[in-house]
Amino acid sequence: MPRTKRVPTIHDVAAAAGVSVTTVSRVLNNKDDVAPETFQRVLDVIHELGYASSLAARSMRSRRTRMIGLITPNMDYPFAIEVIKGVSRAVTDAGYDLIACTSAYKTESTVERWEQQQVARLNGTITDGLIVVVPRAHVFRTAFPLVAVDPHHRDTSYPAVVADNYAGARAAMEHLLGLGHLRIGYIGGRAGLQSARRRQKGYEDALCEAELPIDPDLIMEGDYTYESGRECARQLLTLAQPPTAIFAANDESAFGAIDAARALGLRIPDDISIVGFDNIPESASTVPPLTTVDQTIRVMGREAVRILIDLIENRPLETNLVQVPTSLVVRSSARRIR
Amino acid sequence: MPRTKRVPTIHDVAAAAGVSVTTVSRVLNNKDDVAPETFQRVLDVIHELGYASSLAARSMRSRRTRMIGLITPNMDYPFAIEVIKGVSRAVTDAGYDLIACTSAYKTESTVERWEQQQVARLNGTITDGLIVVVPRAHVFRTAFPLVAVDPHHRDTSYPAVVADNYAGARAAMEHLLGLGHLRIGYIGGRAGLQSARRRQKGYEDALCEAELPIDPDLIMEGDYTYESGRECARQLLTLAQPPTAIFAANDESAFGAIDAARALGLRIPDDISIVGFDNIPESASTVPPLTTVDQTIRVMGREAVRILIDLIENRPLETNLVQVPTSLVVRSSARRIR
DNA sequence: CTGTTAGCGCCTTCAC
DNA sequence: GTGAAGGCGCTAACAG
Repeated sequence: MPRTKRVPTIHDVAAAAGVSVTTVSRVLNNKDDVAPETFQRVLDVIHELGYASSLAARSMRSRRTRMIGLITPNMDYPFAIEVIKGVSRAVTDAGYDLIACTSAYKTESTVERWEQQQVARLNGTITDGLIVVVPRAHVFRTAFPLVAVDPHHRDTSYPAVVADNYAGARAAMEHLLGLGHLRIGYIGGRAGLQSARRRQKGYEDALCEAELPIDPDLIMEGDYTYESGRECARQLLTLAQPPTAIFAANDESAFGAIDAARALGLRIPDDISIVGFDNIPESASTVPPLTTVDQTIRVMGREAVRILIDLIENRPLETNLVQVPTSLVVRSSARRIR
Repeated sequence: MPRTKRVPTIHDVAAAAGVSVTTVSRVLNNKDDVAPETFQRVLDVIHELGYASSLAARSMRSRRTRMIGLITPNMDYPFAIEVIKGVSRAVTDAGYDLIACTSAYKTESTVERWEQQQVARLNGTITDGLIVVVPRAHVFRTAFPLVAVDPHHRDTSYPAVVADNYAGARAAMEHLLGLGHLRIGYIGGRAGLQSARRRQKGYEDALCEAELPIDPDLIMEGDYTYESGRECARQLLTLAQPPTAIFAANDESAFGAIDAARALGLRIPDDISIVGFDNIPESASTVPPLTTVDQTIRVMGREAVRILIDLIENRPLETNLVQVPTSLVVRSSARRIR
């Protein structure tokens, strides 16, 4: 790349068109009080120079930028990707621009501060509103619209979009119970996590309703990772009385559980049934394809955008918590007990 | 959201810490000429207020932002998503921040101008360098580093990362030829597209080398979409002498071709073999799983970042065009001819 | 209809 | 070691 060419500013355009910067600004913002002829001349110069107003400078002065920001600690994991897909489409459909941000320089212990910093950096200057994916913080200090997707906590000061975790877990359990399973293991997420708690409640209530005991030995606390899924499953399957089915509270840990079962020489679903939660794209292509709960992550992204734009455009919010319905996707990782 | 709280500025921090904004700025940028005690006090206030310097304001003044931008017309299609995954990881590993941007307001006829505008908007202010995904333009007017992933054209003024399209197509064809197919249909992308041209060349050269004729009836120009794949396949399969195999130049059109074959009552791979190109995640979970050419899109993203950072940090570039190798992934959509 | 003026929040000289 | 002043590129009053 030649690094010589200076990128043209509004001054260059003004000079070339023989008008003041104000006039150029008016053209840029489609104000109607410019003579058609002047308007066209400025437009021509803009095209000729390949000029576009600097996002930074523009953001500093104008209250509205028509940009929506998305913050995620990482764009390399399935949940975030699915949210981004949904958000991307909804944002452009609404005529806004999207800027999705990640950054380095954060550790497990500093995420909350990192989240707040990202919010402060963007909101009110670059973006008109923000979507935060799986935020840890209860509260964000910002004067501008902000919506969360699947926050860690339940009582947040900001509006949030979540899956109907409870109903999804119930559906998964009813599927397993319907297949005749009586001893069903559970691999959860960290207890601090709202989604994990709701899913576990679904697990327990389903057992209660079926008048089955809740056996603490069958309930493992993992952390939604592949590794924790594998380790928890290993423990469950080596119990004196192992379960005949496992409900893992997310797909990644279900994959780990599948791995652990295999390592113990168990066939899936013949020897052990496994059901997940999330329906990430990968779950369709594992062997066997995973029966799981679809939480339509894209829809969550779309809903977040809808709420955010309502907020930005000052329309009243009907609710602070949108629950997106879940549905069971039956594939081949669970079968009727022999 | 309470929309009352103003987001704190450097002035608020300065006031609260009892120093000047200059001092706060020095702390923010880790300059060493601040008394340790002052430094700490300012830091404390920053945390307490949840302050972070506005990206817009900072971008306007400082030359380096440690942000890398990515521009794509859309984040809701598999190729872009895969690039983003690779880029995201590489960028954070390198200690930079990533901002990925899309916007509405562009049509088929205005993409080139749109691309240029995005570049002008970001580069040199918000971002230190830019990655453009599948750019149409030959040239970008920018004084700052820019790298393309899979550009439309071959001779670009900017460095680019591409897959080894030719070798990939050859591999796909040699697979089909090895399975005994003699009449192989081809569904390409638009002729203006560099990747489409290279893949078609691979198709033709493979036939030549096998001393098979190149039958124009068997060569269809599509546009890499599902619909065009379906339509092209329909035409191929209703030929007087239909092919026994189809090589589609990308996975999406291969999916369309599968659809068309089914609609005609053909079984895959028993009646017709189909091979794709891309190896997007979906291709593993179609029925049957698609035999395709893996162009390791993530690696392309990673390479783009590597080059870009070299450029940003003024290291010399060894080459202007990085070719990422491709490899055939054999699944179940192609079989030996009966 | 158009231009002049005054900042937005920050970083960079240059004083002290 | 610290602060005051100026300006980055742009938009929003206010004049004319």
